[in-house]
Amino acid sequence: MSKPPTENMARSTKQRTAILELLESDDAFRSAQDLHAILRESGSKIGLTTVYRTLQAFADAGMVDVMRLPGGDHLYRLCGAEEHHHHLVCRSCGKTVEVAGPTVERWAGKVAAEHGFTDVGHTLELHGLCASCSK
Amino acid sequence: MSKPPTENMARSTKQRTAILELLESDDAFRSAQDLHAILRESGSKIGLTTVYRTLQAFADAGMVDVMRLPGGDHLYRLCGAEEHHHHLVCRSCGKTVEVAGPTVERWAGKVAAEHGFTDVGHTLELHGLCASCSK
DNA sequence: CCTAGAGATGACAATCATTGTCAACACCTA
DNA sequence: TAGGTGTTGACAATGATTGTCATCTCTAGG
Ligand SMILES: [Zn+2]
Ligand SMILES: [Zn+2]
Ligand SMILES: [Zn+2]
Ligand SMILES: [Zn+2]
Repeated sequence: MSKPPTENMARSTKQRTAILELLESDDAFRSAQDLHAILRESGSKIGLTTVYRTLQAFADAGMVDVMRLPGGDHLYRLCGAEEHHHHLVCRSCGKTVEVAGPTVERWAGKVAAEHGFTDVGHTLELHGLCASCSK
Repeated sequence: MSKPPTENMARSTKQRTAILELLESDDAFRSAQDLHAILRESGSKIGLTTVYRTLQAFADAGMVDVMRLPGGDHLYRLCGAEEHHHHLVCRSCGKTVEVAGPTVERWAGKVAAEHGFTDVGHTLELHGLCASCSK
């Protein structure tokens, strides 16, 4: 069902390593363009296209979480848990907490069944102000 | 808090009437481009820009629901209820059911509080196959 | 340690939904 | 009915993402 982590990622390259290390050092969701800019500033000659492709590959492999801004842009973040989960994101500083939603999962299933729907999936994001940004 | 339904909509024009009637006759979510194409096919000379602007105005006024496709496109649908609700959409035929999620709202508030977050909002969509499309 | 060739890269062009512009137009009220 | 103001629509501009393709580089073999 889930793809092997290395599908479409046959080789290990310095570009992929750089992106991965950058992701590991960052807690918040970042756009491909942001990551590209950061890498260039630190001396890398990596291309924007490569950043896009690599992040997509990481996402396909389940290595990163993807979320979409209201504007439609893709944001990426290193994903620890392999299990299904959702995100509580600070809209000010980007701090993100991964949360499981058993209650929601159950509710979703019930609602779907009540209306005769099958094969139901869902998208869910929480966004607010974290403790420090609240002050 | 919520804006008056007519803000940014001072006048009544045949274009707005046409769009509204089209929305009233359709149960599923449609894109601005789809609606524009339909209107043109039925003889209207309405411009694409106008369709975009009008749908946005309707959305701002809370007259229509907006949802985003995975690809990022905006879809619009006439919205009956003024209250907060979510959607259960058939990914095959587009049939849509509006559902309230008191359970989810409560859960969201609790999770947010546990992590010290304030001013928390959320996005939630359910998508599956409706009864007829399931067969 | 070499080498071949599949994979990967990056500069650049192309896509495409959406937004910006602005002159011409059409509501609505006085 | 006339005017000014909100609206419209053709067209250009935007901007993130994707497509292209010649060049480069891993890495498995030899
Ligand atoms: Zn914060
Ligand atoms: Zn879930
Ligand atoms: Zn259906
Ligand atoms: Zn809700």
